[in-house]
Amino acid sequence: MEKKNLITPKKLQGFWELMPKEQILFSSILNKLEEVFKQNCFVPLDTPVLEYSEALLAKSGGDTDKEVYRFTKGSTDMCMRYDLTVPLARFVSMHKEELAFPFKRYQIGKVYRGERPQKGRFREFYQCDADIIGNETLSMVADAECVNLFEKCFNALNLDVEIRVSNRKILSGYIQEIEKEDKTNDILIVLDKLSKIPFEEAVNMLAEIGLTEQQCNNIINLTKTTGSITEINQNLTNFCQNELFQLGLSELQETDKYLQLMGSKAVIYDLSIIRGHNYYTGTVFEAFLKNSEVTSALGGGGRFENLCSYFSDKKMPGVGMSVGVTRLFDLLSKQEGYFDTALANDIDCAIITFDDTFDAGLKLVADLRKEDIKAESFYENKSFKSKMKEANRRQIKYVVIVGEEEVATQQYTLKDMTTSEQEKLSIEKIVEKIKSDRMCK
RNA sequence: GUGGGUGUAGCUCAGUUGGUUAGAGCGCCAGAUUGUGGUCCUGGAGGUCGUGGGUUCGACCCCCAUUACCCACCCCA
Repeated sequence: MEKKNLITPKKLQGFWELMPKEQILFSSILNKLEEVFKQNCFVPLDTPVLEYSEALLAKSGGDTDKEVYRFTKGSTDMCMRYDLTVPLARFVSMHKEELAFPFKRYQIGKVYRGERPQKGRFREFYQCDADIIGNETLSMVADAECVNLFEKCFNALNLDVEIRVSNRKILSGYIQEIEKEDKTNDILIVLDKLSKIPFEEAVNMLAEIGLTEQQCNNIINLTKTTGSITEINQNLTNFCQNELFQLGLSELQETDKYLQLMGSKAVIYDLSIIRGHNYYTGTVFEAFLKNSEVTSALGGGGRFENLCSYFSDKKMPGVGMSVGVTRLFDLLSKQEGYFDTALANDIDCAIITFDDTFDAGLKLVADLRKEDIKAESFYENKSFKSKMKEANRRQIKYVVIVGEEEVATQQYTLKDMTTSEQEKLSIEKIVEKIKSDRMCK
């Protein structure tokens, strides 16, 4: 025989694929989130993975360019989307005459970034976004609604989280007060890193930007402000009289008022929350798991006043949230026992037949499936024993044995593989039993 | 793009200062005669030690290169 040149099967690094059992769990997470979005009156949107480069790269200063997958086909210059927000801006700008505002949409989709993969970071990953876009104006209620929705997402997944909320206007206001507003972004980037880098290094970086020692200390102390809205007020009302600073403070209060009405319970205020994207202009928030080794943020969001400025002269403020489900799943699945794998079972019962009862078995599978039972027959020609083994290997709870006697009496042997108990039952009883079992879960 | 680490069986990893047929656990397959799986017992298959070169009588082990992956930084979810 000729020697074949076999290709070694390899997966691109940073791209993700799950084994079926894991995929079932992952899909169920997506479904739960989608359910939350729908319950809160958000409508679905599914934009293309590819966009014109000019549309996608419009706002990026240059740094994002490198991380974006970009290519041409013929004369078309296109990019794979690196988030769901810019495509949303494009969509809203295109259809602003037809949409009803505030426009509340959710989108669950894969996004792509050509960066080096590492722990919790991928080149292809899912984002679950929900945003509210206003026409000219957008009430602070929308901010509260997004924070509240964010909290509901984690509740739906039974995750105990803390939503840390801030408002960028507070820090920006202080920066304005010390007349460094042209350096606002540089300063915010340093402050955003505070938790990761040594204090001295942060001070040095701020000094380099041009802050005095006193200013460094003040602004670092400012980011350490955390607690309930009352505590924040007590500490900050007299901190700085800058107009923007005070506006941020009152926006935070307003947000809190609405959050109370909406029944939020997991919110805590924390001025160290800044978020990396510089398009955020007001409210910003992030979620952190409580009592967990996972310390990185599981998503976040915030207010952006000028979402569509590259596509339209019209002012279209927005506020949105995003759950990093891929990272979430990746981190959680590494924690022992977090997922109950039994819930991932894809088959309710296996039908095991013999040569002369094979046809009757197939018929039984059809009847059970009609009754919404996930029945599967093992139709490969193997021994009875190996079929039992297969059922066991796949962790199928019930096995229905279909032999000559069963076919003749219409009473099938139902075996519970977890207890080894078996009894002869009619189809109706089998359906009943499996369904009642399902309810217990 | 910068820095560090690791490549040995399907998976997780041992492999002693370089010495003959490279090991374990898990998984997989097969056994207690043809309608009963898991546990236990017994047996079996499966590795050009990432790749290429060098040093040596001799290399999984030492040196160089290369490649893949992982981790950290940058940036971000």
